[in-house]
Parts: sequence; structure tokens; C-alpha cells
Amino acid sequence: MSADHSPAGEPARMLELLWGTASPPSRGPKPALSLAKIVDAAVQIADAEGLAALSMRRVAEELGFTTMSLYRYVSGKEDLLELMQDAAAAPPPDVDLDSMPDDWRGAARWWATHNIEMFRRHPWFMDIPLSGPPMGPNQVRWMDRLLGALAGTGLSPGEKMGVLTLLSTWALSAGRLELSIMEGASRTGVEPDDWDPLYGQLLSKVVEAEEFPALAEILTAGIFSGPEPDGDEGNTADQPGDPEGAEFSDDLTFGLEVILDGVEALIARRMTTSGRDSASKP
Amino acid sequence: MSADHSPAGEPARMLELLWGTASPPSRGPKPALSLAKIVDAAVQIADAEGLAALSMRRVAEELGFTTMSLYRYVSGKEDLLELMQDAAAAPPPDVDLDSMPDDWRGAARWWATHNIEMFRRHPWFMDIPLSGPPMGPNQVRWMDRLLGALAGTGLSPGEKMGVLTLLSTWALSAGRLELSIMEGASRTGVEPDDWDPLYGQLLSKVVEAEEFPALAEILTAGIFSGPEPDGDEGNTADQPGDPEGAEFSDDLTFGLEVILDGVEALIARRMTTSGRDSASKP
DNA sequence: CGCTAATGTTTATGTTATACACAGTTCTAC
DNA sequence: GTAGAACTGTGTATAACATAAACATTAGCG
Repeated sequence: MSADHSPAGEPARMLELLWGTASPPSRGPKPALSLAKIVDAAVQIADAEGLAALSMRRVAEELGFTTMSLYRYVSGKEDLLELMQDAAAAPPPDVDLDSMPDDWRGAARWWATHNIEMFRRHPWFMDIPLSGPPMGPNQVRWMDRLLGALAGTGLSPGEKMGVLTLLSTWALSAGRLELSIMEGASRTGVEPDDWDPLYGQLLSKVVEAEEFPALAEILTAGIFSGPEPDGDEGNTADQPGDPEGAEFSDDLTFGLEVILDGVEALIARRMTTSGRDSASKP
Repeated sequence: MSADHSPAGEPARMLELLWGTASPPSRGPKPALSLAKIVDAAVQIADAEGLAALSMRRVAEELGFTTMSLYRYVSGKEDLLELMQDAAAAPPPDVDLDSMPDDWRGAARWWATHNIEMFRRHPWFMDIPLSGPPMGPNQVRWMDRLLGALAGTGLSPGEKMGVLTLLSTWALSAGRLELSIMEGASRTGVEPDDWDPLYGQLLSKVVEAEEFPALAEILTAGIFSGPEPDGDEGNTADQPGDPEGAEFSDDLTFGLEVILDGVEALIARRMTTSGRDSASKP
């Protein structure tokens, strides 16, 4: 255990907390509480009532302990939040059981989709300010999955990492976007589908064609007034590779497919420049 | 004025606040305070001491008023934060004076770079949870700029908006990433340049080759132990088009260039499918 | 057995946002 | 002109928050 009171978020200590590596104490009384129980309770509360409802008091109450007892396991709320994030990112499904595609593009889509579904299950995840690169076991497992899918692409290690952060930040942004629409809907009573038209309507009130020519053109094109007239989405959107019944709004897939096109171009460049990983400048 | 106490974040009221449209009151005493003064003070505090130091009390103190006086102009802290965001996104520079490139790709790079520089000036911006699509005058001005740059590309209105949100969310993510490194550095005393090696070192402690084959390979490749051995970045990174002396870390440009490659592919597809904006399904 | 480390509790502090009632000010309708 | 209404800034009060510090209790180690 040993939640010595070093400053919250200190990387080395967090590693121990996240991975559960730590020489168990031999001296004191048997702990009645445990890190796992605390984190589980916190996740449950945040799932049910949102991050705003998550307080140290609330967690302790749920467990039948006093607020301060938690501080024996966690050096502050920040720590708890970081632990919750890794707990939320449950381990990826078994390789032989799940339906992760073989091609890198399908696999990347699969990976991003799973990410977003996690965000849907744990929306509070996106409200936590990131405190550093992911170091928890589950998040690292997910990292490994995507990196593995990029194995045959000829990308350099650095490029693979670049694609990883790009996809992972995209998923986060997309999740946030979706969430903000849902929240806006529940706050104002506007249905998610009516959001785009409403936004367009609001903007139209203030956007004059002289000052905002390009935006005005988009608005008059009525892009916000309903479903895309005859949108040919990106390119191969909604291919096989999506898990479950993940209905993905077109707004969301668009960005993903553009990114994947960019990665594809990079891979193609790497392939043609000869088999070597890192070639000379083009 | 009329900060009637409807729920915070209500879109129509926020529009009035953001654009300053509102019939000025004729009945009461002359206001000694003003929305602009409040927002300016708040921005100044957040710039200097961070978002955590920004409290209603603090803002009021700075202005020499009581805490509650602010609530005559703003229905809650949420409102203030949203107003601050638009204030931080200062109007884009004059078209004839600045050096925005003519080609869409250079312009997009220019736009994203300016975004990130704004984040560097106002790091607190990234800590504010987004409450909806941008509606303030300055943010809308920036939107218009990018949309204008995409005018000649043959993209459909919906696609242009897609590119806009993709670039804007990318900039936000990149800024956040950069910020988290800076914060981590100041918290732990580790230099930003030493962060990657440290991360790799920490991961190496827990990443076993059996369970994390792909990650282990990257780690042993030593990708985190220093600058890329002989990295040929994306493609045309750091082309002309950057404003000022923006030194952009390679980690940052990588993602941007991949995205731009993806957009380029989309544009190319639109160009060849014939001149029409919205073609039939493939 | 005593020493010591470890656990959970008690008590207390300072900070936060903001609801509510009020006193003073200024214009509008009569 | 004068009543009343609209509007401004203030004073007071509340509930919630994270967490610091001192404490009694428990359990292993010498």
C-alpha cells in the first residue's frame, strides 16, 4: 500500500498504484478497505450520476467508511481519477474470440470504435483533464493492440506511435462532441437530431453575408437544416469491422475516414520508397 | 443586459451575451460594471494564475466589487467561461496584412497553427469543458476563415464543415498534449525533452514482451530514448506557411500532416469524380 | 512484552458557487 | 411632479467541497 503523501500525480508512485505492484505491509492491522473497492465504487457513482456527483465523501459513504479513510489508499482526488480511467478502459477482448479485422485499416476502425463505445459507457472519462501519457495496465493493453495491428505496415516505430496518439485523440474528441450534443439536448430539451438545424438557425441570426461570406454560403446551402441532401460519405464508411450494432453518426465517421486516408497515404509512401522503414527524404 | 436567471448555457441567451445584442435597459441606475470588464478581468486572472485560481470572488475582487455583483451580468460561472473562450479567440488578423497562404493546405496549416498559439497564450482555454458548438463572434470569424480557404476545393458544404471540426479538434488535442507535458514537467521537475525517455523508462518497468509484444518492440527500438534516429517526418512538414517563429514539435506536426494528406485524398477524389459537388454513391 | 508501522476516525479549516432579501437609483406613466 | 416599476450593487447565509492534523486501535516483529 503505502500511499505516502508525495504530490498527487507523481509518475513513479502512480505506476505502482496502477499496476498493483507494491510490497504489502506486514506491520499494521488488516485493511478493511482496498484500492480496488474504492475505484470500483467511484466508477459506479460516476457512471450513474456523473463526475460532478463524485466526491470523496460520496465514495466513502457508498463503502460505509469515513471520507478520510480513502486518503490511506490514494493521495488525493487526482489519483483516484487517474485510477478510474484505467479501470474504465477494461482489458480488450480476447484475440481469438473477438472480431478484430486483419487489415490494418479495419483494425484501426475497430479500435477507434471500441474507444468511443467505452466513452459512451463512461462519459465522465472525457471530463477528466489528462495528466500525462497512459500508464495503466488496461490502457497499455489497448495501446499494444493497435500497435500490433500496424505491425505489417512498414511504418517506423515513431510513426506508429504518432498514428496511435492521432487515433486516440480523435476518438476522445469525437466522444466529447457526441457527449456535448447529448448534454445540450437533455439541458434544453432539444432532440439530438434537431441540434444541427437549431445551430444553423441560431448562427443565421448573427452571420451576415458581408462579414462571413464563406459561412453564410454554407448556411444558405442549408447544411444544418436536415440530413445531407445526397451525401457520399468520405469513402468506404461503415464497412464491416464495426462491432455490435454500433450506429455511428456520419459526422463521426467522416473525420475517422479522413484520418485513415492520411495514414494510408503515409503507408503507401513507405511501401514504395522501398522496403526499408526509414528512407531518405522524398 | 437582462441576465434573467434562465438555466446557464441556454443557447439563445448565450448568443445575446456573446454578440452583445440586447436592448439596453432604460430604467435602472447606470451600471458601474460591464460584461466586457468582467470577462477581461477573468481572462487576465486565468492567464496569470490558471483556471483553478479563477473564482467569482477573485474576479469581483479584482474589479473592486462584491462577488454577487457579477451575477447581474452573468447567470453563473459557466456563462463566464464560455464568454472567456470567445474573448481568448481574438479576431483573426486582417486578410491583407497577414501571411495566410493561398493554397488550401498551407492555409489549413496556418489556421491550425494560429489555433495552437492561442492555446499557448491561454492554456486555461483547454481546461474548459465544451458546452456546445462555437457561437461567439470571434470563433465564428475563425470558422469563416477556414471555410473560405476551402472554397476552391470542390468539397461539399458538409465536407467542409467536417474538415473544420476535424482540424479544430486536432488543434485542441495537440494543445492539450503539449500542455500536459509542460505541466508534468513543472510538477515533477523533468525537462520537457526528457519526458519521452522517462515515459519509455517507466513503461519498460511493467511491459513484458510476452504480454505486450508490439509495445515491447517499440520500446526496445528505443523510440522514447531520444530524438528519432533518422526520422523523415510525414512528408512536407515545416513548409512555409508557419507564422512568427513557431517552432512546432515533430510530434505535433505529424498528426496534422497525416490529416491534411487525408483531406487531400478526399479533394482529389472530388475533383476527378467530375466537377459536381455532391456526386452519386460509389 | 514492548516497539513500531499501519488503519480508520474525529475534528477542524478554508474555499467554493450561489440563493435570497434588501437599499439605493433612475426612468416612465400618470 | 410624483408614484411605481425596473434595475443595480450589497449583505448575509447555506451547503458542499478537498484535505490537514491529531488520535485511538490493531497487528506483526524484535
